[in-house]
Formats: sequence, C-alpha cells, structure tokens
Amino acid sequence: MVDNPYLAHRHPSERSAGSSKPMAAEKEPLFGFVPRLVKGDQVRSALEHELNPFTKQPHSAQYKKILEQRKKLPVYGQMDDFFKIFSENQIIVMVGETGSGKTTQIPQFVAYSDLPHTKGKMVACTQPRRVAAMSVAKRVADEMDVQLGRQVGYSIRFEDMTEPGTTFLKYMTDGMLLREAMNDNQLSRYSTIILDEAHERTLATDILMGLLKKIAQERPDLKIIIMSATLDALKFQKYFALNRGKGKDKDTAPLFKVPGRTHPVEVFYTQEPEPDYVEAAIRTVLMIHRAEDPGDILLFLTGEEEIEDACRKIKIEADDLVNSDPDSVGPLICIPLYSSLPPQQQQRIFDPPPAGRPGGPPGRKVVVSTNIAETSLTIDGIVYVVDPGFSKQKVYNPRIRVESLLVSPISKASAQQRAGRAGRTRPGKCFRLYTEKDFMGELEEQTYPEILRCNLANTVLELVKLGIKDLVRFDYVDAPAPETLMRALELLNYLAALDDEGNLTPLGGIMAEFPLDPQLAKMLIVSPELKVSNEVLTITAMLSVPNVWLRPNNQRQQADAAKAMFTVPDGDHLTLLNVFNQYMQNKYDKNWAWNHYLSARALQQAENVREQLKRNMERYELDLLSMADEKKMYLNIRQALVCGFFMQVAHKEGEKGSYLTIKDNQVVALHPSCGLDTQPEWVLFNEFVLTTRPYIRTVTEIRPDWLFEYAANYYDLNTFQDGETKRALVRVANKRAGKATGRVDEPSSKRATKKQRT
DNA sequence: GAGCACTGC
Repeated sequence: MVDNPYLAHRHPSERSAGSSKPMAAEKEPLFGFVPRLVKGDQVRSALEHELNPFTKQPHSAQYKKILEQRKKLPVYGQMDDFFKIFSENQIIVMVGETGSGKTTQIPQFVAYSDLPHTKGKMVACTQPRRVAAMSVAKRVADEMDVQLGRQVGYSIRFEDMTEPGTTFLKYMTDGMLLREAMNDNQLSRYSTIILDEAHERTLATDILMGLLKKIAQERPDLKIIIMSATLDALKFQKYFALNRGKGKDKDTAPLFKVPGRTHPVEVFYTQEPEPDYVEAAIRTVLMIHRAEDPGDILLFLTGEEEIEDACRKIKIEADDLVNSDPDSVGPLICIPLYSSLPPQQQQRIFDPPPAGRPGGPPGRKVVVSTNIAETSLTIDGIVYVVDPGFSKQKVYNPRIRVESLLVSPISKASAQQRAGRAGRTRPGKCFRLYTEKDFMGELEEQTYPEILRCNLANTVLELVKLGIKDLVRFDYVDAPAPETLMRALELLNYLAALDDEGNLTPLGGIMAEFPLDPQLAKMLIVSPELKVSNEVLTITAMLSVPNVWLRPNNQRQQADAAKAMFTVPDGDHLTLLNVFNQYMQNKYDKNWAWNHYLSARALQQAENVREQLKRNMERYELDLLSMADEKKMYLNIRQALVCGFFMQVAHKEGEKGSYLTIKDNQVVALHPSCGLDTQPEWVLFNEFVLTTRPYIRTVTEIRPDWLFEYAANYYDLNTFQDGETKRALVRVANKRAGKATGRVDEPSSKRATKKQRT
C-alpha cells in the first residue's frame, strides 16, 4: 500500500477549488512528500514556504525569527542524516548532549517525515517531568506557528491539552503514555514514539522500553526513537538490536549522534578524601568566593536539614570575611533549594547576585541544592559547581518490604551532569570533594535505575494489566530482583487483584485503573460496601500527597499545638480526614492553612487527587457514601483501612511501647508524630520508615477481629511463626470460633464471604 | 521525641 503523497496531505478546501490549476500543486508546502521517505531538502524548503503546511495560513513574522534561531542548533545541521536514518530504520537510538536541540527539533522532524496528520495518527514524545512536557510543547507550538493545544499539545496528569483529531504532535509524561498503554496495548494511536531522557531510567520509561520492544515486533509500522545521554547509548543500542541470535548477537540499533553546545568545564579533585563533606563543601564555597572571578556557585548537598544548616554557616563565615576585608571580598547571598520549599522561595534562585559597593568587589550568589538542580531545575549564571559526591537515594529491601532513603555516593554519570551545570552560560569550574582515584575506581558508571531500587507492587499490577503474562521473563532493560517481583505478586494475590495463577481478577483490573498503590486502591474500591466511600476517598487522597504538616524549626511547639487541635485519638488516618474536611470548610480564608501550620500546596494537591479519583469511581459505578452516625462511621473507616492494609499491622509487645510487625516480626516504634493517645494492642500503619530507628508512621488502632474478617487468607494462623503475636491471634481466633458456634448467623461472616467475591 | 532525595499516574 502506497500513500498518495499528493492527496494525502491536501487541505480539504483546496481539493475542489485548486485541483484544476497546475500552480496549486507548487503552492502546496508539502508537495512531493512521501511519508517516511522525506528528505532534508524537502523539509528545508517547506520550512521556508510562505504557508504553514499544517494550518494553511501564512507564516507569522515570529515564525521566521524563531526559524533563524533553530537553524543555529547543532541538530538542525544534521537534518539530512536524520531523515536518512529515520527512513531506513524502525528503531533509532539518539544521543544529543545539552544544547543540541533534540527535544524540540527531533519530534518536528519526525512529524514532517511521518505526516501523522494524514493518517489520523500522532507522534508522541515523552518526558519524565510535567513541567518539561508543558514548556517544551509550548515552545514547539511557537516554532511551528500553531496554537498550543491544537496541532501541537501536551498531556499530563490533571491536564490534557490536546484536541482529538487535530493534535498530531504530543508531548507527554512517560507515566501518561504508560497509562494509555494499559487501555491500548498496541499504542495504536501513535505512528512514532520518542522516549526522551531515557538515561534517567524512570520506572515508567523502563517499562515503556520493554513494552515498545515487544510492540515493535507486532507493529512494523511503529517507529521508535530512544533519546539519551552519551554514556547509556550503547546499552540501549544493544537492547533494541533487531534480529538477535544466530550469529547476529552483535547487532545493535543504529545510533544518531549530535554534539551539544556547552562551554568547557574544568574539573578539580581533592588530593585526599574529605572526612566531613559538609565542612569541606562550606570551606570550598568560601575559598571560591575569596579567590575566584565573579560568577555564581551551585553546591550539591543531600537534604533539607543539611542544606539549611550549611546556608546558615556559609552566611556567618561570609559575613565575617566581608567585615574583616571589605576591600577584596564582596557580599554573598546563600539560597537553599529543595522540592518541599514553597514555589515562591524556589524562585529566589533566579534573583541576581547582590550588588557590591560602588567600586568595591562584586557580590556573589550561592545556591545550595538537592539533586533537584541536577535535572529538574536549571539555573543560568552558574560558573562554579561544588560536588561532594553524595545524594539521598531510595533503596528497597524486599525481605522486610521496606523502602528507605540512604545517603549514598553518586554515579559518574551523575557527577558529569552536576559538572555540566557550570558550563551553561560560559566556561566554568567544578570542584569535586573526592579524589580522582575514587572517581575512576569507586563510583558506579550509572545510577541504579529506579526499577532496581523500589517496591514493584504497582508496577507488577500495571504489567499484568498491560497483558504481560510472564513477569519474570519479561524483557527488562535491567531485570529487578526475583524476590522483589515475588513480594509484589504475593501482595497482589492477598489483595485479590491476582488469582493464584497470577491472572488479573476483575477487582485487579479496576485497581489498576486507579493511580494509586494497590493497598490504597483496594481500600477505596471496597469502601462503598462499608458506606464510607466519601471519607475513604479523602483519606486515600491525603495519603497520596506529600506531608501536609508544617513544622518550622523555630515554631515547633506552636505547630505541634496546632496539630493537636485536629487530632482524632482513634488514629492518624482519621486525623487526616478531619484536616481535609476543615480545610474545605475554610477555603474562603486564604491564610487558614498557614495559620494552622499546614501546607496549602499539599492540601490543594489532595483536593486535585480526590477529584481525579472521584471521577474514576464514578466511571466504575462505585457509590460515594457517607454515614450520619460519626461513631459508626469512624468504625467503618477503620475496617475499610484493614481491607487494604491488613499486611501492615503491628502488635504491641510488652509495656515499653515497642511493636512487632505481623509476620515479618520487625521491632518498630510508633513515630513521634503519631496522634494516638494510648498505645493500643493492635495497630495498622501506612508507612514503615527507617531513620534513626525503625518507626511506623500514620497509625490507626484496629480490632484484631477485623483481620480475620477481611483478610482470612492472610491470617491463616498456620503460616505464622510461633511467638507472642501468634498467641495473641490464636486467642482472638478462639474467641471468634466460640462466638460463631453460639451464633451461627453472625452478620460479619456474611460480609466476609461477600468480600471474597468483590 | 522525629524530618520528605527526586519524579510520575
């Protein structure tokens, strides 16, 4: 089947009016374009054409101005090569360093070659972050001289800025494309899919790569471009090699490489390892301030507390320097940067450096940041980077099912990325607070991909929903530990999302549709049966956003007092419900959240999430129910919690307030933020956190009866180790058995059997 | 008697 290149791209209005005139064909900007056989010359002349090929409108003056800028991008100069390699291959790996223009230009090139609008298809380009998807889409819409949301759009959670039937170039988050794949396993709406920033190896991008490799074999019409940083290219080339095996193992997917456009960065190492990296970092910043030419400094540290602390110390020392030697040392401002900072304060990083005295030494700006400045935020004007070589990284221990954050050495790739932050506007310097030998010999090449570092319960459910039958043998770029997969399968089986053969149950199918952890999805879906779905919906939303409690360093007591006002003694989950309800009742008061030491941003997010989940519930005809009797309502909410979180229960052991988690037998304590007024014998927790010691956080009292009632499978006592916890459970079970023989028609057992069918 | 690295649906 050959597309007719003339008819295919013609605007309907021209078909009758212009077809008889031979000149009409020449006026057509895409005349002679054969989909996927388009050449650079053709595109260049189309770009110079007075008409926009996609809107048939004359190009604006702005378009021509932007086009001149685009011509200077490295990737523009390699247009001919790109069209050749794109025409000849189904899968391409592309490497483009910072400043190459790949994110804005490649998808446009693809659109010109693919002509998706003539086939009712789209070109997708994924990004790991929402802001990137939005801002790049805006830029590309301007470059193509179209209105954002029409031919060029974006799709992110909470916002679909596309027009079905019109949009043919769509920027989107990787998670969003994965969601789409769950309902369209072949991703049939797309003619080409571009995965950008693949080297970041987000969970969603990793799953998409596995999926696309499979789809590519079933859909020869689908083209795929993997865009990444240099260091990872070969890995992706090998992974996407076609025709592997039979002496062809060495085949690799073709590579398209474009140089970047950055300034050189000189790298310095320490002679000896630094025993205290924070102290060394502060010393280095001050050394730069005293001795180096003007230019701002970016210092990478690991977390909020460390950053605030370092800022205070740098400020004090810098002021000392200025006071003792005002003729040679200029003023210095120190700006902290981390994600939980309110956006307004984050904006401070773009403030200009302080002005020095007239005729005196110039001022300097120091930004002290977490990894957020490594990828998510770029600050212009940075000339010096100080890199102690550490960041907080998530680690997952499948044995005890605990995720925690650990300060760990960064990878070489990450160190390079950090250094690159110094060369965005002019040549810069990077001071690494470790030896060159350690850099060469001790640092990993790449940061471990997320898929190897986290709990996969959610991912496994997604994969099953995506139609992946054999999870262990799925072709991962990097395969997760089998134990991590087993843990996830086990959890999903106990939640009745997967049957004993690992097949998706109807309940599991609905659970996968909710953008939630499986435990939360389960409790939400079950909640209408307990007539508390309105409340559980709120709690679910509150549990899926960052911490709402603020506790400023110098106002801890006031913050704790404010929190006490919201506390419901039966459990922290109910406290969250209470906070949200009061927030909604006081929405007219803009200062309400702040006055009560609550994060307005997190509460607003909870409101958005709640709305989204509510729409999902309506789609599946899950009723939104509440109860009039508050006591009964609280009781039922706690039972709904058990339906999702029966595997996260702890039993009090002895009188010292120590708890043992069920089955895993981990010794834990109630987190100090816990609002329970007593230490109940049985508690359910949302989170196990490993900080100064193991804590359980967001805790609610439960009755042990409920465990047998709602999770009989899991609470099969034969599967328990002997010990105090088991003895306590046996007592409960015996008591229940006694009751059951006394009263055959026990209503709770009825409900339990009904639950199994859900 | 603590703390949330960073994303995403």
